[in-house]
Amino acid sequence: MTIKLKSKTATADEIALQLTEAIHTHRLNPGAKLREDEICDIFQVSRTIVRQSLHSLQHKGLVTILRNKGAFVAKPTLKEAREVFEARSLIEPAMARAAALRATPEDVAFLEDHMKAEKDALDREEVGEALRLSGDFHVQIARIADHNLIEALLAQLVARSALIIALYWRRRNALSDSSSHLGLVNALRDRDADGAE
Amino acid sequence: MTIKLKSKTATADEIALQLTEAIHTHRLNPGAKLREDEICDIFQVSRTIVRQSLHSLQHKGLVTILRNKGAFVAKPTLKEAREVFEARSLIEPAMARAAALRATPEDVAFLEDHMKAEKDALDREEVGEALRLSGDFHVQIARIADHNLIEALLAQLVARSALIIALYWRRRNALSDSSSHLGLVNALRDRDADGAE
DNA sequence: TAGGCATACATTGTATACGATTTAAAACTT
DNA sequence: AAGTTTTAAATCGTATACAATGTATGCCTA
Repeated sequence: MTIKLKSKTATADEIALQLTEAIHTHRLNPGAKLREDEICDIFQVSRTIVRQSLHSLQHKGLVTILRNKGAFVAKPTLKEAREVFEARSLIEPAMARAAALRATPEDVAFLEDHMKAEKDALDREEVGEALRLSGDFHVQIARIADHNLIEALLAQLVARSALIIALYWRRRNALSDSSSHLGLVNALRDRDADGAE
Repeated sequence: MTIKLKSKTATADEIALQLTEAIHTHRLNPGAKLREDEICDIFQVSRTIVRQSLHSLQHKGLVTILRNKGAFVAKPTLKEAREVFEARSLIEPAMARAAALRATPEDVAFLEDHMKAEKDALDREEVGEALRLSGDFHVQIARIADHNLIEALLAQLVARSALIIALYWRRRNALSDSSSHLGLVNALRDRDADGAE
């Protein structure tokens, strides 16, 4: 039996992921134009695939497509930014509560590792990575709560939050909530639903 | 100046809308295959457009696409169904509260009309239409709360709920919550945030 | 020289063509 | 006749080609 090599050409999902990463790390800033041909050259695929990934990112709220104009990294308005964080503050406490009722010792250990990685990234001045981990923390809570739908939703909101921070927060103290993460992990260990929430 | 006629060929969004409607009215049942060529013939467009709409519906959770197999009307599992309703029960009370603080007399009148239309549809035995209106009611609450993000999210969840009802609820008493709608409208009129929630 | 028009270029939108995979059917073997 | 392999049809995935739209440049006019 011959070994099937992974196709050398990138898939739409892979491209979307790379673009997402570039947005997270601010290598692509809000409002930046995403020309199709350019992305085609970079990933060596046809425009068909590139368009798929751009549409996918549009659905996720990271990209805005203007008909006959092109795709741009989304530039959330202040109102949209508020809505994102309001939605998160609506959902995350409930997920914390649900997670507290289900968290296994392995889950708690995982979160502790996660927080450590976040702290390390911060110590190494890797702000982008620290920010990513900080956001991912809440997604992991939803995963522990075993709520796939909200997990996916939170992943979207967290991704958008990164965009919003890039736009409106020029200061570095975006990671000031590490202590609240710690408190949450402790509450999860103790199965303290109210405390988690 | 010549009058620009609306192009005769349907757009991807229009097709997605029609398919959504067909799913809502159970003309397309969960698990039904959506062959691309067939939809091309119906709407007289190329596969390019049809694929766009199918991918769009996939993102909204109404369609499942299996690589090299095709697109199918989504068939939510029991767990997914629970998650949809849990998410709604998490979001809708908060929206009701927010709406209560902002509802104008016009909004209240609009909702009363909306409820009347729902009741009329029910009287005429148009179960599908009544169901659609009943779901749309909650979307309208989010609109009144002036929360675009959650409005879009609820629209998705409501659409999926219709699918779930088609799958798991064979009985007709799905519309039993009309009295709770009435109570909510009254609370909105009185600016009673706690009551609305 | 500023403004407006016309032309040429760049970019996106849609349709078609080709290749890959799956599905169904037919022929073969035991 | 049941099961298996072979062959053909149907369907999907991707690339390419063409059309429509938007953008920029240069020219003309006032």
